[in-house]
Amino acid sequence: MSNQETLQVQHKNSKQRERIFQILCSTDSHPTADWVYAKLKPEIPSLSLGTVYRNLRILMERAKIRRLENGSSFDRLMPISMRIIISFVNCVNQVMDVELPHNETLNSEAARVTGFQIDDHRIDFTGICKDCLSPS
Amino acid sequence: MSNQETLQVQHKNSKQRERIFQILCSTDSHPTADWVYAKLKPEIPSLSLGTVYRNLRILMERAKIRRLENGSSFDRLMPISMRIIISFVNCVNQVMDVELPHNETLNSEAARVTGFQIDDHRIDFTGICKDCLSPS
DNA sequence: ATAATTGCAAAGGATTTGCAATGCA
DNA sequence: TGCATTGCAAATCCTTTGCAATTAT
Repeated sequence: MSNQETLQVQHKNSKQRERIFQILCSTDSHPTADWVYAKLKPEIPSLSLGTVYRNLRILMERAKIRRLENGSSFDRLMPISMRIIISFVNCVNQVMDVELPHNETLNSEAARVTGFQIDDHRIDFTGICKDCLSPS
Repeated sequence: MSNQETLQVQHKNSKQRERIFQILCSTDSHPTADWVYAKLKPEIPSLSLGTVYRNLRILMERAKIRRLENGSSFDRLMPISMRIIISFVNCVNQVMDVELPHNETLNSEAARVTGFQIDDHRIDFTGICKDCLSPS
């Protein structure tokens, strides 16, 4: 009936989860959980923040989205399909994507040095943005 | 008397802050705030966790230490002088340094693409460690 | 009917902060 | 003495969770 190893959980459709995922796919701003909640609240007035977090977790478990801890106090989210955007520049008041070509060499280098099987990487740059360099 | 731009704060010696910094310098395990607290508590029984956090913040402001958000719920800390160790492999149950030679090319690439002044970067690898690949 | 999902509110964990007491300069 | 620093506890912030009601299959 049920798998010996992993208890199979049946998935049910949920409007909330579906819309949360769609919203994450519709932006490349890597929004926070709270932003997703605020965005969806007018459309689904009954929506609660707990539901958003619960569904984000489910979407992560099902490998639909990725969560980034980027130094601010909020985690940021993006669909798993956004593969190229895995790099950031962090300035005091700006976070920006860096679209560098994916560098597979880094992965094999790290694999060699550590003995790990390396799946992916993410590069966080720190620096100063144009606005901070020359304030208007 | 005081600077127009930034109010000059005078630094006073504090045994607590001094020891916190020394402890961070004495290990390359990038410990958490709580670990630092536990390490120091026997030596300074009056020490409180709030003081640890306050001093970590001060040490960061004074560019003595760096804080890493590495995906776990704890931030991890290291002295600013540890420059080469800016890369990690994250597995489910292990965090490991990756001692890759510093790659300045990445910085200039990112600077070119973004227009930011790039100061530094950090690479987070994700993968599977040896223990997880072949459990004993 | 069964079990996943929801909303709500309360709990959780890491970090910050207000305040009176302490200690360095 | 003046003001940074401390310890304590309460507060804060983001996130998770327990539970009864709802909803999808």
